Amino acid sequence: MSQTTVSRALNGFPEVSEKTRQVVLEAAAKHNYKPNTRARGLATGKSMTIGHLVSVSKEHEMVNPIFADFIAGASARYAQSGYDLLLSLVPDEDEFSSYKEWAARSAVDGVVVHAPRVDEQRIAQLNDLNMPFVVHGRSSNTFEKYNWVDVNNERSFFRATQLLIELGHTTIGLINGVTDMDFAMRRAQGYQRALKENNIELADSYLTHSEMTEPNGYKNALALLDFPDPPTALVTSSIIMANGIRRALDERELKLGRDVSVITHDDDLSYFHDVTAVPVYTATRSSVREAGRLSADLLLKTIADPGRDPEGILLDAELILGSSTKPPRPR
Amino acid sequence: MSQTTVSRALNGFPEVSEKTRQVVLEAAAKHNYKPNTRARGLATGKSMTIGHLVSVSKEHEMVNPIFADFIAGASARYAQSGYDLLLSLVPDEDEFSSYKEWAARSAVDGVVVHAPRVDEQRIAQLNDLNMPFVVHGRSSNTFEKYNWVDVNNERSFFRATQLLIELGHTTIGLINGVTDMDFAMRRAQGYQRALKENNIELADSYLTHSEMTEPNGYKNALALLDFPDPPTALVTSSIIMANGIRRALDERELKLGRDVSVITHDDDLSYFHDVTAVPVYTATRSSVREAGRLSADLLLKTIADPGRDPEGILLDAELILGSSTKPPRPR
DNA sequence: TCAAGCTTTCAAAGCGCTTTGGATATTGTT
DNA sequence: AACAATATCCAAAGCGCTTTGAAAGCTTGA
Repeated sequence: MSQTTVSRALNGFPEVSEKTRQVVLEAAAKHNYKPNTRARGLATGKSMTIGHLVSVSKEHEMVNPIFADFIAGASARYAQSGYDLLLSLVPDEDEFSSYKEWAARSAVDGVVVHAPRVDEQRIAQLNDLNMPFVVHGRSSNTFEKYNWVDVNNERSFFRATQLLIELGHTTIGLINGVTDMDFAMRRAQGYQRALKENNIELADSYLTHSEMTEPNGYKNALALLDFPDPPTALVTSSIIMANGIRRALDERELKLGRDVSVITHDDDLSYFHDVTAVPVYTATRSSVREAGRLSADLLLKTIADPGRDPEGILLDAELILGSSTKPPRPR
Repeated sequence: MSQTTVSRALNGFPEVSEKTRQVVLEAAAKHNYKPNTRARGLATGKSMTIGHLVSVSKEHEMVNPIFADFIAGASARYAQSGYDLLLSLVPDEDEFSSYKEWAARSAVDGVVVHAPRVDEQRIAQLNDLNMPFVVHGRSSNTFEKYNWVDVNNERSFFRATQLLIELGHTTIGLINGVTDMDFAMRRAQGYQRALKENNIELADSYLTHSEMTEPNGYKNALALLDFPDPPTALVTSSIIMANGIRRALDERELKLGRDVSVITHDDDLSYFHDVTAVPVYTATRSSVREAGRLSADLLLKTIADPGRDPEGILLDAELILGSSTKPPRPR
């Protein structure tokens, strides 16, 4: 039987009879035959590979913990469509040269951009390279069209802050991610809008920016708690930081919820996923795994139809009531 | 200039003059030329790609949080040697068929096996496939030769338990990972040996096994604390679980260190990496990122020299004194 | 000046597929 | 029974590299 027939049978072309196709499929299964990835790629001009470039902050060697769950969501979709996932963790200054190299080697058919900044150059650069991509998040100072999947950070942090205000809190801190991250900026905006709309004036120092590690959550919470007028409630951008906050409260002999209310953003990470009736933390929750799935879908669609108009998908984080928020304690 | 010369110049063959090489290199840089990955792979028969297969427990959809840091370590090494990293997250029952598919498609030159079980079939299977691999961890019931990088789990948990005993604790719980994981079994052995050598008898119920999530840490700690004879000290396999333990203590109005001592295994995850003078937790610490680096090195060596004898690298976790361990409180 | 021995370059084959264009087998129609 | 139309299969080219084997260019010594 000729190579042609086999190839057609395997790839589902109509010009091969159902009978021969069955014969071919059986033989392939029997010998565990799978077309060689690279030969097929060479012939078709496609790599059937999606690239994920995760930047590791040079300073702190920090890997964003959400990326594992995001990729878990995306990976499942890729597998369904026969795509592989190429992963590279690079120091942030090398991000673009890595994309360029992938393009030059035509190693990938599309890429996912993680953790976009307020000013994000990669978007224009990728558009220039004519490389299909989707951004997990958005970039406020970018006005080109691009595919993105994001949660409504501004609105959810507005709501979180608003909830605390309605409970009676007036001194509210925000323990946020680093300033140049787009999501962090939007969250700060939501927090500030809620304060403003309720005529609450607070010094800027109630808003802290740092990488979202447990020790930073601890450190920043401790600093705020030691203010002459300490916050009675905290909003934070990550459940990892919330754990640090808990430790800080512990150290000051304060009880979470009773003495200090906390609302955290919850990416629904698998190793923090709680199934008990009342959630531990009141939280703005949005599954990052689901975001991964949606990003993958969007990217695959764009690759399949390159003329497609870029699309934005805005997920709304739910505000989930848990046991970490109560009215402020009378002094 | 002929293709041959360019190829040789780029790949550092000696039969091209230094002058021509410079010309070629400059031209390549100018046009941002990089050899097409797949064409090169087809010609050489190598994929220059390492596969990582991370299994996602079907039951809990849980992604092991340590894998991000492990891969961060490995990825840097791969990049240095010009290798790409292919990542796939699959339900655990599909693990082997994925390896087989990679082999059939010759998509990868080698693979890393994550989270080996006490009875681990993948090792024999990969040996049969003649696929270079290294295991992050070991498998106790496997007697074939294979490359591995592991920490001395038995010894470090022995030492941790021993330390608690020396402080005066006699009722010590172990909040461990799931039973069939090899590392969990070894840790349990170390814990049990310490008890035994000190003639301490404890019911099996002081040893809990579950996936290493924060809620499980909480739940298991709570269960132990509610025993008629509750433990005065806990050892745990993960800093994520340690956070859950802290929450459980919180809820029972107990103070970490003072009321209940805790020693955790600390993989030195980047988002828990603490730099303060006195560590929060007394811990058996071993950098999983370093393990990633070493695994990558070992794998690349094996690929370069397939006749190489399999090697095992045993890392010794340090026992770091922190503030979570004190003598038991008199009742 | 010429042959011998190096160094440098090149044309062509081949890696394992897909795809094109053409050949052959089968069926239906008159 | 002969022919057209259709269904099925196949040989060969080509994807972008590396590698082999051979040719051309250069240097040296007699």
